[in-house]
Amino acid sequence: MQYGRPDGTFDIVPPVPCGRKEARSFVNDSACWLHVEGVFRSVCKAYGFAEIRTPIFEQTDLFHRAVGDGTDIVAKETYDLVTRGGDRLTLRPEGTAGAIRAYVSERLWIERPIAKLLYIGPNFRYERAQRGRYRQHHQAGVEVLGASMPSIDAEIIDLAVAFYKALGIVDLTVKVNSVGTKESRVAYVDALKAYAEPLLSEMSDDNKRRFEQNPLRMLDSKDKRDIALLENAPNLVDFLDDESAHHFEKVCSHLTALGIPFEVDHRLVRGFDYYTRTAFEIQCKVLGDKALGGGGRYNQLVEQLGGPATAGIGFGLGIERVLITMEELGLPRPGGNQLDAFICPMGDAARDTSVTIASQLRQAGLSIDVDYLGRRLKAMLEMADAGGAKYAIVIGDDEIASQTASVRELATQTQHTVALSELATFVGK
RNA sequence: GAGGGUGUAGCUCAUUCGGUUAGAGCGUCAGAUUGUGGCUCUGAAGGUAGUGGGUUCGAUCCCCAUCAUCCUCCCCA
Repeated sequence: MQYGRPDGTFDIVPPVPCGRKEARSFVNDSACWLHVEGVFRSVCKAYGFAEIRTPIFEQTDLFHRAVGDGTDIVAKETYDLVTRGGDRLTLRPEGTAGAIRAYVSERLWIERPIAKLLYIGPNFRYERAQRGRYRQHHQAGVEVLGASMPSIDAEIIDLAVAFYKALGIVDLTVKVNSVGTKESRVAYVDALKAYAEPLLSEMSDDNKRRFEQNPLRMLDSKDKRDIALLENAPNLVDFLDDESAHHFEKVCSHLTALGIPFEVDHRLVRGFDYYTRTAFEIQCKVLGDKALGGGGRYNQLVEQLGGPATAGIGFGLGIERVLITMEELGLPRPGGNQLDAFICPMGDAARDTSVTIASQLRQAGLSIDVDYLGRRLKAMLEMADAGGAKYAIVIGDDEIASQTASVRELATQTQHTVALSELATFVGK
């Protein structure tokens, strides 16, 4: 019996050896993941963020509270479980709720007035899998807790753009909007419904349903008739309270000052209920209308989850979508581990000796692999090459007798006889 | 949750209007070269044609089911 992967999951495995024609997709290549995660951490470090790690499951109620009961994600897309003890837990469907829960649990505001957190990890949503949409997907994100200045909103978007640029993804569209406060959103939804109601009979079935369930989503419809009918619909920004409107203006002017091209998208609404004021999304053509990442401000969430009134803003991105985008754009594949040397023992005596030699070189901090198959030298050299080794170290009876090794530099095909005692120095230089 | 496409070797794909023994390229392994790689040549291994059922003298091909996978919509990273 063989077992397949669960629906909507995938394996991340080592990259194929160098020099092979075929290569697996970036999403399945662990070297690609390490690269993206590494770049994310280093960009975040430049912006003063520190890493937080939280459980991949939380109490079910947390997500209902934070993300919103009415959202599809919580209403029907979570992985829920009941423990043997009767606790109701949910695999996290997004990153923010857990991070904020931890912020409150650990009382992080006591240590410093502003917390700048980054996280990387898996999220789970029970939905139909598609390219760029998985049941276990991975997000990297940041949260800033404790301040509400619009410059922070701009800085977060700047960080996001810097991250994509560091990976070589440059053809970005940054969309920003303000969803105001809960109160202004209620007023807007009323106005939107008043506008849409007389047109409803001409709209798609999906939009008729959205009209009842989630009116803001009507604006996202892909149906051409709906788009035309809603062209003159009222805009969210016109319903903003003065402070939110001012905040939004400042965010936009900061972005301009930072040289980040963006467009104001009055129709941008995000999937979670907790957003207030700034909402943004970053897209790349090759992903179509799927977002590369997005985020926004949530000035009530910390309080809602039992903490002190604390302003917050976050950004999250799907790592799979980043990898797909990099591959689509034809960006160079991030390299895997490169060996410093590959040891090619000839004969039993050399195989025994090479165990010790390999260990000594590794303790000297070098990356070393050895042939375990006892094949011909030609095959071993091919292995060395495939492993990306800089040197092949050939050891046979002659070398053992003279306490030396034949060290071949693979790129230049030059070879030196090196005393075993000098081997680490020679290979490491 | 709704609709559609595709399942043949590790990978990319042929083939057969239903007919004996299902092929190729790439990759793998071996040899030419008993200790010197990327090129070349020779050879080998690798398949219950996703699985189960049906129609048929005969099914990889036609039909049904099932599973897997991909795409679109819903929703969303």
